[in-house]
Amino acid sequence: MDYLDLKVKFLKGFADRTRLEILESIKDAEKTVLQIVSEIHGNQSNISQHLACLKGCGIVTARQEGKYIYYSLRDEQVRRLLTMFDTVLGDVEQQVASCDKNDQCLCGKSELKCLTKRRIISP
Amino acid sequence: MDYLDLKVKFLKGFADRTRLEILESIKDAEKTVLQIVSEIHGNQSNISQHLACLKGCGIVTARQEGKYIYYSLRDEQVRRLLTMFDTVLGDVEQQVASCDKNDQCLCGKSELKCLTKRRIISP
DNA sequence: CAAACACATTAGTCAATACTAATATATGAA
DNA sequence: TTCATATATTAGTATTGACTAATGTGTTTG
Repeated sequence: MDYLDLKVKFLKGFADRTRLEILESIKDAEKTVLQIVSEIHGNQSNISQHLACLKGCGIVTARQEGKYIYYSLRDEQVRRLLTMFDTVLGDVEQQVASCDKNDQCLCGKSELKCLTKRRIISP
Repeated sequence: MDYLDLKVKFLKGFADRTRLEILESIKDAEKTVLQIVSEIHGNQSNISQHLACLKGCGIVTARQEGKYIYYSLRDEQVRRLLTMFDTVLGDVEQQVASCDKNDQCLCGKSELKCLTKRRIISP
């Protein structure tokens, strides 16, 4: 696994709604799995899997205390990165939101492909 | 599409090897599609699709000049973000690289699931 | 206008990934 | 030791996303 693969892996760690919700939830204080589960919608198995992912990507760390496992952001760098996402998004928001003709790749593709298809069927 | 969806979309824009290669390629100077295609491995269609994605995610911008279209990073913020990825990765590199037991989700899952399955079949 | 070039789009396929449900593991308490 | 609680893991399924090949669009040039 070369550096680029690593970078992709790290970035994919952030690129999911559930994981962003988890990060939001533990941004200011460490939480146990069940605390996270109850704060955001999720089911325990699903959240647990996402936490494993986040940990594997180096985004969060886990600390065991008795039967509880507390998850928190890995470090200040990660926190700063999360903050920076919001900063940059402020700029980009308009443009990204109005991107409603992108198909292919992830940029809202499937949702829009649906629309497209519907339009084809009944124009 | 709410703010979180937007954020996910934006971040997914970065979370792909080919797109990172494209970004690397245009980091310091705008390039045409064919220039990018020849610099990195890719085929024209594929690169074109990734460029559409990057544009739709607000990561790059395009400027037409005659029959050429020049792509470049959207702005300084995006450039700074790219730089920051590398900074943070420096810290995380060791941990992410050694994450070789994560299955599920994206963290290198499939590759490793293979290993796991092979191990199960012939231990 | 026709040919050549630069790029975008479409359709189809395959691989990657998120989710659910069920089960396993580990820890603390009765 | 047994039960309950907290979390992890597995397996299976459905969705999403990347890639290729073919075709379409727009722009310049002869």
